[in-house]
Amino acid sequence: MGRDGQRPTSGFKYERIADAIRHDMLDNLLPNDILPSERELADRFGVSRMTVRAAIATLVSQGRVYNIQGSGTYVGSKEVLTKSAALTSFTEDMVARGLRPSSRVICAQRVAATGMIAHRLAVETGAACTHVRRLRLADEDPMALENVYFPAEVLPLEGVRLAESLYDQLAESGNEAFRSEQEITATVLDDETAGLLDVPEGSAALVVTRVSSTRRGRIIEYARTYYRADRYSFMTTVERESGER
Amino acid sequence: MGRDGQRPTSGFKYERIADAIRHDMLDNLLPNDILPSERELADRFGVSRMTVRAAIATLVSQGRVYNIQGSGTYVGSKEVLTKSAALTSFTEDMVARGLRPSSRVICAQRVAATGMIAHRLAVETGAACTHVRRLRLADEDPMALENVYFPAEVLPLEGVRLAESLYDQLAESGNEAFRSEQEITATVLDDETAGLLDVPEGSAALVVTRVSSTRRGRIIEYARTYYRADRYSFMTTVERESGER
DNA sequence: GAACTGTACGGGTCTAGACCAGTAATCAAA
DNA sequence: TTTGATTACTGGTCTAGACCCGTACAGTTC
Repeated sequence: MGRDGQRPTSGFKYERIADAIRHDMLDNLLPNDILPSERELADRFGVSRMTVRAAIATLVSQGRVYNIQGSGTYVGSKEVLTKSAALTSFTEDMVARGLRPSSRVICAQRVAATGMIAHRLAVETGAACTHVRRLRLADEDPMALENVYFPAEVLPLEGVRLAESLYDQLAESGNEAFRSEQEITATVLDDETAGLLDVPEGSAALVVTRVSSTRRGRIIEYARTYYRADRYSFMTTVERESGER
Repeated sequence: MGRDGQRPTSGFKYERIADAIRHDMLDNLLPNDILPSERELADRFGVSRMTVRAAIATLVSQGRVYNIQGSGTYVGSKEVLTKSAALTSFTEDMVARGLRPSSRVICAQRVAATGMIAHRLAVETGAACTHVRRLRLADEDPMALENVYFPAEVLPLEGVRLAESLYDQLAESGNEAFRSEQEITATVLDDETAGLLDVPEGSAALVVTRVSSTRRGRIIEYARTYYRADRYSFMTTVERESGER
């Protein structure tokens, strides 16, 4: 995942200040230590208090610090920095683990959307869509079996580089995935799938059904993926809601 | 402020404005419709633009609207309002589904923290902790087998109402769960567990390993739970990170 | 028609103040 | 010793401005 040396930290003051707090303070304090007050930080950095608050807000959203009104801002515990789940592709996931991702295409065709698929993609029954079935590999070992459907306007079959990251190609055509709703359940693999994934028949697998959409809410993908349970697990972070709903 | 058919909507202006936008505008617009500009809303509500932005920020975090710089603020799609996963207890989950949750306690004892448990609870090896093993039922049907460990200072065995929500009892003693990190994987159930869950041997199950902590980062729970895959699935919403990490 | 170029107007950032509301320590009174 | 009030200090909200930068559309040029 994106750790790094330094970047110029794009020009915004609150980003530079967030970085400064991370490097100069958080790295030298223990969890639950208190930070200087917002007013003092504003003074120290020579900016307005609202700018300091914007910087702290980003740190709060990353779980690095937490606020208690009337008391102060405190260093968060290290554990939560293992980090909440962001939307990542299989490709990104594997690279983050230091593995080399690849794909073996099993089939790729233009199909008419049937009931379930049309419903999930929010297109009309019979609408053209692209279906891709791929085995996802990490360092040449099978990790997952993927079944993806796209509306044909979003990703036509022609011109798709099937063995590469489809998310990247979606982004190139202006349909960057922004949000996914996932349903995670488990199953016992049947013969065929177990064979493809190179595990014994009757092994357990995670089944992830995912609907992804762009920032504008356009649905771009419906996918059903079987992950080898011995190789893959999902990390999620959930927080209690603060506001009303 | 003489509103009446409404709830008082705690006193903050930005909360009242968020409510007003929800009820007066979002309910009467379609997804991807554009909202009035921030400057116009500020005018209309007679507040500063920053206050309108605070109101819109809450709506953005709820997925009700989205911003595009240079263009405007738009109504989000209805689907995402099914809502991202918040931290909920088994008890809350079942109630939300209209089922009656209950528990059958299998064992409850004070134990010394061993390596893995001590590590996850961030206590010293040998420290006293409470171990509870319960079968969780919905309308009297087994749904999950739960193994929970608490530091003894957080929840001593004496005085615990084992058949009720342990989260509630944690909250009563000032240790409200705020954040959980979960690892979700799958397994094939062994004889004993399958028997307890009343499913055939060799059935699939979701395995959720969870570490919960308070707002202040104090770890209060380590749990490993087996959910019947035929009855339970996890819904999660993930978004692409906007800022750097 | 296609390609450029202004130019409103949109959200994003920022300021230098103000007051509100919760916390915690101090200190006096019971 | 305990209780309660005072008070200084914290983050939370809010204002009325400012400039920055991206978007989209109208008008012009090729």
